Amino acid sequence: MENVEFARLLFETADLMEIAAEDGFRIRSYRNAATTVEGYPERIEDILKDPARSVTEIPGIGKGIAHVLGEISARGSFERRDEMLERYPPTALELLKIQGLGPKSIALLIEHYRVTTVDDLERICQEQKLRLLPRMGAKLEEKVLRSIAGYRKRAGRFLLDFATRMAGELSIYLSEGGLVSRIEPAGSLRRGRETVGDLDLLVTGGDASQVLARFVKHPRVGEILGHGENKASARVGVEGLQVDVRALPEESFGAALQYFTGSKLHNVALRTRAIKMGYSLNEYGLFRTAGEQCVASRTEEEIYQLLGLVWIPPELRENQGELEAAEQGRLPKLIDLADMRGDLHMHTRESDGRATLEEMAEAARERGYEYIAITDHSKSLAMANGLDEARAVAFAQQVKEVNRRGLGIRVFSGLECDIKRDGSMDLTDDALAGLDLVVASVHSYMNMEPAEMTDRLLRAMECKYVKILGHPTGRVLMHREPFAFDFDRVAQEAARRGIAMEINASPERLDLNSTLVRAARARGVKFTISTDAHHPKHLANMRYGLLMARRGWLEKEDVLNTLPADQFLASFSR
DNA sequence: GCCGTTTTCGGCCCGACTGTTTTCAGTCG
Repeated sequence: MENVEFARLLFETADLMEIAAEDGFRIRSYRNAATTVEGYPERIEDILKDPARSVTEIPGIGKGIAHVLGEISARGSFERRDEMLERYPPTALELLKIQGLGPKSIALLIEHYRVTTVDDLERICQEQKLRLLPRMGAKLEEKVLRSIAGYRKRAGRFLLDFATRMAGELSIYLSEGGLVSRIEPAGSLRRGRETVGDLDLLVTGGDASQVLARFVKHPRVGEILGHGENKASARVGVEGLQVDVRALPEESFGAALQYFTGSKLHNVALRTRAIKMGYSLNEYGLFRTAGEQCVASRTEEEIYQLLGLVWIPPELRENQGELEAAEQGRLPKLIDLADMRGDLHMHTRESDGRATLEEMAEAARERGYEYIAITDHSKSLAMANGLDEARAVAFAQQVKEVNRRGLGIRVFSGLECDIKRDGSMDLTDDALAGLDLVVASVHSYMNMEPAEMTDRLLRAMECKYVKILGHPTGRVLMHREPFAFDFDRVAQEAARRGIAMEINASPERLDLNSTLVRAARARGVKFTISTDAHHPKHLANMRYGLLMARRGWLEKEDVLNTLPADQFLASFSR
């Protein structure tokens, strides 16, 4: 069993314990242990099997959780979880995802109305029965119905990093059989969309039936939705991601890759173009209409070329002007991961990160960066142990000393400073003045009226120490909508003042999205791409931020943290 | 349930909003 599985069972049980109103500190211990296990570099399973070792050597895991982990390893569950599942069905966990309802309300709903599914909940609200419960009213009913609509809209999609990992795992598994010469994920994953509905894996170079047979035997394959000669489809993992594996002959691999990468709109436009030029295009190749002769199919490049286009990077294939640009030879030279010289948004134990400044710096150095900025939270974020003025000043001093010692990487002293409700900064100018880099972000009062939120962000940019607007729309994928404000006005003001907009590379955020990146760029905005890492391993998420930038047509010149350190700092002098 | 330079018991983060109340529980970040 993998660490993420151990973690999932612990998280799930903690949620159920919360509904059961168990001791809050105990619940926290479960969550704490789950987080640790999830990110632990060694396999828990291996440690459990080693008689010379004990999982209690891991901080946050004591005798109790050690016993639980042993039980999970032995039989896939544990006593307290079984107890909880006897009291509450697993579907009750879904109710926690409805904003506005917490564990207490859910416990009441189960007790009074036997509500166990989101459908049940919706009915209770529509029948105006929620308001009959203590401390609940008509407004809550409305809010819950709105939340349910949002929840439904998101259902069935998966975060990009999850789908990427799944694609990687399955690709390795299928290659190990020695049955294939090439595996490529297609679809929205290849285009770098921030969420993915299902996963298309194209394989070639072997006996198709053997490859498909190996796929459906994968230990994490659940329900098999179809298994034919050239395609097998199944739900994989407890999450139930639908994966389609298509086996293809080598000679039509390029055509299939083009076809299954999409997007649908890009393909329609491309096929229309083909028809006008006397061709027809499908997943098997590009054909001369007269005579049905196949003229290109092996690679994407030759297909685009015969259609009078240079090859179009998958990230641009959204029918947003890329065909015209390709025809006129003015596709952007997209920014690449190798262009990145630094990461400018990350946290340490000083606030809510999980590693020290030195550990983060070391991990960044290993990634080949020239510089980083440490940007812990400011005091308003009390739950994250945010820095007040005195700590911010002391921290800047600490960074100076660290740089003097030399870590093989330059460290900028920074802060992710909260933008307060009125648009003022959480810390005084005096404290901010001593820092190299201030990222200003909104973490509270996210449901303001659009005009009010716009004013708030405009005022935040009046602070002369603010250099970057962090995760500008505040969205959390599949959880929270971006907050409403006049993006165009804010982007114009950012451009005018020389304040960069962040592309937050955290897979849960990916904020800005590609549409807003393009809109902001059109206004003359410069960008930074940063991971918002809370752990050294999160630095690897830079690739997802790059995908957003590429989908937003950005080139190296648009992104400030591609510059050498001194030029980077100079780019902010205003 | 975990932890310990306050060390085997007793503390563990907490402020603020919302909608419901008539002084506050539940939710959120």
